[in-house]
Amino acid sequence: MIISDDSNLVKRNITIYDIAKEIGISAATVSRAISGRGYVSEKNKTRIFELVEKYNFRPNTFAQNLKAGFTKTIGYIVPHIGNEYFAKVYYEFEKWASSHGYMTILLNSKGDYELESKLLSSLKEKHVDGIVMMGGRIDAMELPERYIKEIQELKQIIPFIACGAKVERFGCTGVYSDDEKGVGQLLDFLKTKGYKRICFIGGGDEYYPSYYKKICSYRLSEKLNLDVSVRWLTGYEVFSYESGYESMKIILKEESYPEVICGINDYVALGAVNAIMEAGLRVPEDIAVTGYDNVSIATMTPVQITSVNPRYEYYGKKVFNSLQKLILKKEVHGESVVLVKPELIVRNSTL
Amino acid sequence: MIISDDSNLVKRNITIYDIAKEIGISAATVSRAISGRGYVSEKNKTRIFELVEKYNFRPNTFAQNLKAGFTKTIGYIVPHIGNEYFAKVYYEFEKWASSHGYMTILLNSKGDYELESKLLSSLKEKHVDGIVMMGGRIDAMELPERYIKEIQELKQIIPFIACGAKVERFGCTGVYSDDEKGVGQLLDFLKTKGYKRICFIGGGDEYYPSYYKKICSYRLSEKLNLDVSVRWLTGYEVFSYESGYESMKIILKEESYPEVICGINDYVALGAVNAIMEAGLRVPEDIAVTGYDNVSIATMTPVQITSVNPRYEYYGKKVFNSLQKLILKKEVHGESVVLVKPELIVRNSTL
DNA sequence: CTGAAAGCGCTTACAG
DNA sequence: CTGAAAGCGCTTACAG
Repeated sequence: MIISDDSNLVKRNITIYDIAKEIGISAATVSRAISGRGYVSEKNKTRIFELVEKYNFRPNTFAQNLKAGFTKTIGYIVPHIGNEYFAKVYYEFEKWASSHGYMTILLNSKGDYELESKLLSSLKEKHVDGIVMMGGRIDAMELPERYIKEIQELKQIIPFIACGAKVERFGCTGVYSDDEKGVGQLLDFLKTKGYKRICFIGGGDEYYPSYYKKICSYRLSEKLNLDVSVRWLTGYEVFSYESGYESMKIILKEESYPEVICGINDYVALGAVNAIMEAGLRVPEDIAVTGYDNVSIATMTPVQITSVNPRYEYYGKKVFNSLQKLILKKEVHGESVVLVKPELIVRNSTL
Repeated sequence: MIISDDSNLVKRNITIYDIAKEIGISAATVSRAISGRGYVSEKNKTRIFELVEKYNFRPNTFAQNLKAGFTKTIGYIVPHIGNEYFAKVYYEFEKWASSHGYMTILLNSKGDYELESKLLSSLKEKHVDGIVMMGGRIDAMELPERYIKEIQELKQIIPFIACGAKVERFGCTGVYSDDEKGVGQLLDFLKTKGYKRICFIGGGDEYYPSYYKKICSYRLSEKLNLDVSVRWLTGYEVFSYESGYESMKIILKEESYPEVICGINDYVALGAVNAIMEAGLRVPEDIAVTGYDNVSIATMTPVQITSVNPRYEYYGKKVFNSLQKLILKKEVHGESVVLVKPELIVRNSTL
């Protein structure tokens, strides 16, 4: 069924003045009634709300913003929202943001720092009340000075939250999953199960998160008396299924292999699982595998993957709360880092 | 290293007036220089741009909007951005939108129609230039009249694009993947390979997209002389991995089973693959499997899944183009439906 | 309880 | 080439 329009033209939006005029009162009174601030006689109130209803009137947020000096809009930059990790944090963030009256502009930087800069400055033009940045330059180990500086300058002007390991170098407030705890939980668990020879795969030293996990696992291995090694594969997109698959194939060709393969994330872990099964070996009986991030594919496999859950709901909430604190205080603190404690989820890819 | 702030307070944003005052000219001239419209002497131009540079000045978009009457902002509602299908279309859409100067507000409705209504009205308040809606009520077979009406009213006021099968009932412009063609390509291919007994799993008649695929496959089966059946499982979240897995288990218990299982999407297909392999059967030798949507997990499995690719890049672009057309024309057409032709991707889950 | 007026930051005919 | 002025739609002291 096709619904025909009254007219084919977009109607001009009606304003507070149109309503005032129709009733024969001032716009100020209408504004007071709608905002709920200030006195309005019951009689006028009902007449006003009748018309609001009739025209389905909504005050123009931009005009309000112009007066109020804030926009109730937040900018959120990720490399690629198709990455489930980013999507899950965003989802939780947005839930809080919109329930608090904020709209979130979601931007994809494709991991391109120049594009990131453009997006950042367009957010500044939009006068968003705050900015969240996850991944992209935040995660890069080596970074031209100007990219760091850009954020240092921006965060003086706009409340800014960076989500990534070691964001202290940007001098801004950070919220991130506590990788040290996550790796710790993982290794503690593996030790309990009697595993000793453990190998991390699928990361790269160019990226802070995987570099940091590596450092943590080395440090912990001494304490726990484990034999931890790290094997990053180059030439592939690290963090990918293929990276895990190919890394595993190489490892399987060697004379002896570790008891546990720890994928830097669940995609990598899944790649490893498939390579192991293809080789005619069993998970976890012959080789155990763990993932990280607890993304949906961790359970969509023949052997469900033990993983570390960042607790997305809490994480997203923390990001929003931290940002809102900056916004409300109208202050830029810029130093505190909030770490979100993850939880280990044991499944049957380990004994 | 911690970078200390000059001041701990957010600086007041400087305006066109501050710049004008510092040089000793009028704000009008500054505006003209920055917008590039109207004449400005070279001398003033350079002085103005020096200060723009110095203060990193960006005009307040909201003030511009208020004058211009548009916001260069688009609202985009999906049930859950963690769903890779939605994320992929959004990603492509956003690419085009932001390269054309539009910011996109991404909202998750969680499939809750009441929340959807709230989000819709908040977008209206924001005076977004256009709205895109994918999934949610758009996909529902049975829908209380008021939910349909709401969209019919909204699209008179704001350019509106609905993405879903059979959106004609909302009387608005639609952009959607051509499921008839997709199912057609799939069945044609299966026939070519000599398959005859085919079963669709993992959908539900409550959802237009799967209902429509069902209708199409029945219609085509007659033409192609195939034996097509449809087995929706209830009690599970349809469209999920579990739904595919459980459906397959039930089918495998029966005395004879089909030659091909067509999952309504790739998650369902993957569930079926795993159930088949668990039963000690081989894919595709014993049973072939196909998916739909060509999501990343289709290739992250031991047996890569033949799937139908909606061609996300083209799809997202089409959505943006259609919306932009509505915005620029300042007209509401509200009837045309653009179908995006998908492509079959053959992998080794079929012969 | 109400209205006139100023102001948020920008743009744009208009007059010079 | 430039500036004064009006206006986008709203809010909010202020005076009544």
